[in-house]
Amino acid sequence: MRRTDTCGGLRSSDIGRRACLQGWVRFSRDHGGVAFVDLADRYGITQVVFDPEDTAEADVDRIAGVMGTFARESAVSVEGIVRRRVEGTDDARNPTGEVELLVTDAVLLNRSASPPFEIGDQKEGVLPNEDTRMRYRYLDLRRTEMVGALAFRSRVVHLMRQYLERNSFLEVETPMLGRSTPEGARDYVVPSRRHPGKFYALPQSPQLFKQMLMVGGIDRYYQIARCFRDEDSRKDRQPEFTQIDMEMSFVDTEDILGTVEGMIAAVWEGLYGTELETPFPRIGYREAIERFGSDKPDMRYGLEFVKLTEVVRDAPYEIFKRIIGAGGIVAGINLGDRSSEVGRNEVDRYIQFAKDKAKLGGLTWMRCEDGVLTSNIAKYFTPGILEGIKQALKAEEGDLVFLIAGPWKATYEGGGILRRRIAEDLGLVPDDVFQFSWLVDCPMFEVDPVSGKHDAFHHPFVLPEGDIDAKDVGGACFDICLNGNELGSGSLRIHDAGLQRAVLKKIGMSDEEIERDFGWFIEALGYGAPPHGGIAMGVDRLIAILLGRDTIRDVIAFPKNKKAVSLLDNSPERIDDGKLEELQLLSLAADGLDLGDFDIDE
RNA sequence: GCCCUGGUAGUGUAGUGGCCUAUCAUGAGGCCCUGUCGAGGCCUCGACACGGAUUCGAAUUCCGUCCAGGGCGCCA
Repeated sequence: MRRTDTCGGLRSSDIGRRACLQGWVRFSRDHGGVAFVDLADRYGITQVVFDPEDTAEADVDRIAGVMGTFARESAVSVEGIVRRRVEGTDDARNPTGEVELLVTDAVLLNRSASPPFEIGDQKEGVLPNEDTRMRYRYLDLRRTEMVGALAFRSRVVHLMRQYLERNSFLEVETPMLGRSTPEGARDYVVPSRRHPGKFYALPQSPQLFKQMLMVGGIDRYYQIARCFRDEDSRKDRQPEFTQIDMEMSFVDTEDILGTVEGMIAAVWEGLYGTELETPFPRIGYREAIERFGSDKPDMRYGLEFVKLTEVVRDAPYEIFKRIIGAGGIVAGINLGDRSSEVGRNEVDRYIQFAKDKAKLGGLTWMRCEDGVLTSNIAKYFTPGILEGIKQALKAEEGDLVFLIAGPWKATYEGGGILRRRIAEDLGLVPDDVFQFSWLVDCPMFEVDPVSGKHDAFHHPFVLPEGDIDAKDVGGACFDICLNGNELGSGSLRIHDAGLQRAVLKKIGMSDEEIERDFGWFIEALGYGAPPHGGIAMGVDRLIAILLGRDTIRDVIAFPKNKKAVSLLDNSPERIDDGKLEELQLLSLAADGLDLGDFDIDE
């Protein structure tokens, strides 16, 4: 018997013909005579029925015997006639629910052990702990939700490729075995047998290689690129993850943003058949921080901050005076018509949250009552200043406002955490809105307030917009955000060798280090590197957000857990001494290793 | 490295010092059942993560370890 149809394919138009289905036994129901099997594969579920009254007498015992061996989740093959279900037993929830397959022959292909958790879709779906799902990921993948996520992901990536190919992009694979670079995340490292003591590093991103492709004249490149970063994971961060990586020559920022918007709109059209509004809103870095308290602003709801520093500058309130005197800011947020839902107890909870989770020094609140702002500290403000705050925040009767104060960045970012919390508590965050946006006008460097050390705000290959020695020099870089998540970032790149050297020097590298780590790269720029730029976006994150999943693990077939362990194959694992020997490696982490006088610090 | 939350049959849970040789559901095994679809009925099986402490008595309190998740740091 060979499969003629999938378990999701049969319809009433197939009634009367023979079919052979192969799949997994999801549920079975034996009524003591007539027996049903819900046969499942990734396409759907079809009801298979064994009915002794409609079965040739010679076959009854044999088929009944075989079907008796159909344990849950076993792989089976059934052959039979497609027939209409008896009157009144259609299943409207199932696309195949008008028909059933009357068995004329059945074979057990491979019996399944009892599954460790429920695989079928159930009304009150109870999923096991995630580690159980991970250990038996191949069973977890049989679940409709997981199949759906993988299919959706495949579709998205396919649509991206279609768009990019249509627009003259070339997909080029870049090496997995490369050179460890000093900046950035920790590398995953691969020892070289042929060069004992030397190591490759797995790419954190194909950054340098895609720039080399531009030098090489591949003026439009893309890749579904696997990237590796040996850092602690989060629900949206895995040690290995996938980016849609792009790079273009002879372009300006608008070309890149427009291309990405076109690509995402094309994906949207293919996915949902609707038009996605482009261009996406653009917001400057400073403005994003000051309005939304985040460099990845969630614009699906209001609750924006308003700067109050000037309004309260002369208020005789010691805390604000001290903060403003030290160059800090004061800003406010108005809960507006939802204010009545936040009572005094909730206010106290937010004050606690602000201190504990948002790392704010404190949180000031005021409520608009009888036309004036009142609170426990209102007495420290003059009526004129209170009126100024009220007007700046557009506070109306009953409105609750929160005031935050402190150093510019930390305070706004803390406020952003608070803002999100309030929005979630008040149910202001719509889960069916997908708001893309661009964050632009970022600084080139981030200066450590203590050491004065310069760090690249994005990375040191971003084209500076001006004199790199000037204070607050900008970089030609941009982030794409979706619903408060950073999806990816891109930039125009430096294509001048001298400038590249100068930027690397600015972030603290010596001439020797620059030569050793990036000499080859800078040399390449010297051979007519074209002006170029590009972007990389996290595919896992995009898919997870679009599907409303809480973690990217749910859209990755075989993810690793929080400790970067694969519960399925139990990696990482020690390797044989023989292999270590061949690589001329010595493991200091091995059990019971006698280090003798060997000092590991030297 | 740090902080928080959790760990009870295969799975999901109840359980706040004695009502616990631990609840319920699901599952698995057995029997019954000819139109169900998470079929149903009856019976059976099966668990307190590990180590220590407190106590007359610990699933329950405390300490440590391990495991899982969320977060901080980290992630140019």
